[in-house]
Amino acid sequence: MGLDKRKRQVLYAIVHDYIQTAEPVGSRTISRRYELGVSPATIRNEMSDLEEMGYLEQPYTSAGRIPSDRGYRFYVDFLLRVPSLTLQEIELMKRVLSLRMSSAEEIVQQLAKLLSALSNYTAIVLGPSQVQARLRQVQLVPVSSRQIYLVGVTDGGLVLNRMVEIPVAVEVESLAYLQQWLNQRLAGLTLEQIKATSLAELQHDMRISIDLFEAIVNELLGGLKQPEAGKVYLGGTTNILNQPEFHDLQKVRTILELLEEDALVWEAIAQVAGKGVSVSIGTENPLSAMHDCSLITAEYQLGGGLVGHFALLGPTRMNYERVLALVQGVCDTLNQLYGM
Amino acid sequence: MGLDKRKRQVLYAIVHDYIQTAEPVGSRTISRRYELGVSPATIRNEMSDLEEMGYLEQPYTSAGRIPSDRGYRFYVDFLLRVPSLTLQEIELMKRVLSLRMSSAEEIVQQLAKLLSALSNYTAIVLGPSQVQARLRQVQLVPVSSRQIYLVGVTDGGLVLNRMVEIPVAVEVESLAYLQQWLNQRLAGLTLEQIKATSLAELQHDMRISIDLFEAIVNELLGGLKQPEAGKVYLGGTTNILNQPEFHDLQKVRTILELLEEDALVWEAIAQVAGKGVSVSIGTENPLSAMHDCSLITAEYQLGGGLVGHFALLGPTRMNYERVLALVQGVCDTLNQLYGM
DNA sequence: ATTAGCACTCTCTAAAGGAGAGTGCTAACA
DNA sequence: TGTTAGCACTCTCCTTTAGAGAGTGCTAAT
Repeated sequence: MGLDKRKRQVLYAIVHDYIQTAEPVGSRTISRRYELGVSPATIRNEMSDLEEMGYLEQPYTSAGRIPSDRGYRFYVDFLLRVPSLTLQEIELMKRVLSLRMSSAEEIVQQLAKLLSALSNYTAIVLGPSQVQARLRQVQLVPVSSRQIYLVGVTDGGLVLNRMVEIPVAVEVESLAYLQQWLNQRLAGLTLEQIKATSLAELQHDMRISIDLFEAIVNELLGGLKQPEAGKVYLGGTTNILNQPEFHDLQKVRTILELLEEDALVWEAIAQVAGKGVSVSIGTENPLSAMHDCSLITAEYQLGGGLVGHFALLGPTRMNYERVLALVQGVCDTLNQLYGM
Repeated sequence: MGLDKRKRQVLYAIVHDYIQTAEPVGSRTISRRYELGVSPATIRNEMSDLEEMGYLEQPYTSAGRIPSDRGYRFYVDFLLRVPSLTLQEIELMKRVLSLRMSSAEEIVQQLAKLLSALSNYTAIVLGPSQVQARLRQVQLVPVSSRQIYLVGVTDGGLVLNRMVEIPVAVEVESLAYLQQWLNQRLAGLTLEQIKATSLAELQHDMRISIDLFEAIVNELLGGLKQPEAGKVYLGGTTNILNQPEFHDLQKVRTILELLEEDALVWEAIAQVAGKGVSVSIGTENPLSAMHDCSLITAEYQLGGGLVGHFALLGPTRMNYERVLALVQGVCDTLNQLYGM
């Protein structure tokens, strides 16, 4: 990326200005607002170069320039300076996220609200996957003769529950036995390991091996294996309406309809999310409905092996500096609260 | 409501036409499309009368007429004719709502999707209140030394769960005792009755009355008393974007922001909802954000004492005939599937 | 009581004109 | 050679204007 210092300055100025004003940036504006020590004409030349190199675009002939996706990419990778959060904001995060809540679900819901409120963008939180969590205990609650409510408690003190339909009726005593047996076999394993466990292995040293039990265990095991299937939590959906680029109803519809499709959203985020924080700009996004948007994704950890992803969704013209600071702050806070 | 036959016909024609076209209706249009056997001039006179009586409005001088809230009200109360659903639609309802699902939550979620898909409006379903349900069994699952996961199973086979924080640590054996004791005291009561139960009553014949236990029981009881707090399920939120009256971004924002506030939505619906089906038109709605909207609410029953409300939200110009047919159909279907 | 005829009102759309912002080019300058 | 001032040109956006269209209310005739 051979951009000399002044080109970088100009690019930074344009991206920075455009992020705030949402209006194409002209050479005069830059020379007025940013102290580059050169005249508008010089800046014009630089801009012309930057456009040719693909970092800028012109909405129409003889308008100011706006950053292209590539321009944003360079900005994000090399130019931006992440500010620090205020103490109040950090306090707020700690307060809101601190575990006075009953379940992971509630934390995650709070997280979505918090992120959207602080950023003014739309927050998306993918429910935690629990594959790394260790199962401490299983409890089987009889609901009807053919339904069992499965409650698992993980090492980290988080609860997962699921209704399991069994093929044949079972009595309460047998259930107690089953429960004990499952606990003996599975307690201490991570959910990942449990997923990999086959019935055959369990059966190996099963005392009684009645067919019915087999079927029931199979179902229960299935219940434990299922991932906390793709729940998606949204916060600040309406925030996109504040963005001038979404004053077009058609665009609003596109994105809101997308957000209604949990499965799609999950997919889209899972695809771009990496280990730490990552940024996906405009057409870098897999979904074409998101080609006008940027997605900042990050990994969160709730302790006890609970790991998931969250994201902030905004226009490509989103305030990356601010958002990255926020995301980092939230990750830090969560780590501090629930970290090893 | 002294409206002679022709005035009723004219009013019906105008409402009916406006619901379909969203354009002010003129006298010529009526005489062309509806066979009233009179000339436009006559209709004009009737319209003038109807306007004076408050059933119609003119968006501006010399435009066609549109119904006022009062006009819609009269239409809904006296004029409309609810059509019947097609067999396919009824089949679809049965299929989608039939209980192959594990929990009430899932049924309710399906219900929201179904309603919005069939009506093209926004569906709101309030989670079932369980006050009428009888508690069959309580199970206490230890999570940490100070946290207990409370699982209740109701008569109807539905599960409610909640994390309870207790003031002092308690051992597993004591927990087992507590559980047994709670079951003895509370099983068979409706949640409503449990809510009305005070600790003092329970304590009355409590064998051991150690202070600690007292505190713990208090918390657990509190957990059971909490209502399955106002969960709101939405379907087809973006459907309002299809309505021409919501081509104005400001209005869209107002209503979408409202829909993000579960508590407000719950309140608004609970206020207008009655025993059966009820219609709340425009300014009849308690929330001013809904003054451009109508709300069709109805009660649903999932069996086992589970009762709740659902609603369809659309512009005041919504297709009442269609929507009422749908709502009735859904109620019937649910009754058929889960009825006493 | 109903209807035809007609002038009038109001909105909506398209076209036209002008202001404003910004560019690219050229020529001068350090 | 890089930088800058000057200037003509382009394009959008806003406002104004004019005309078409739809619908009304009134009057007079049936």
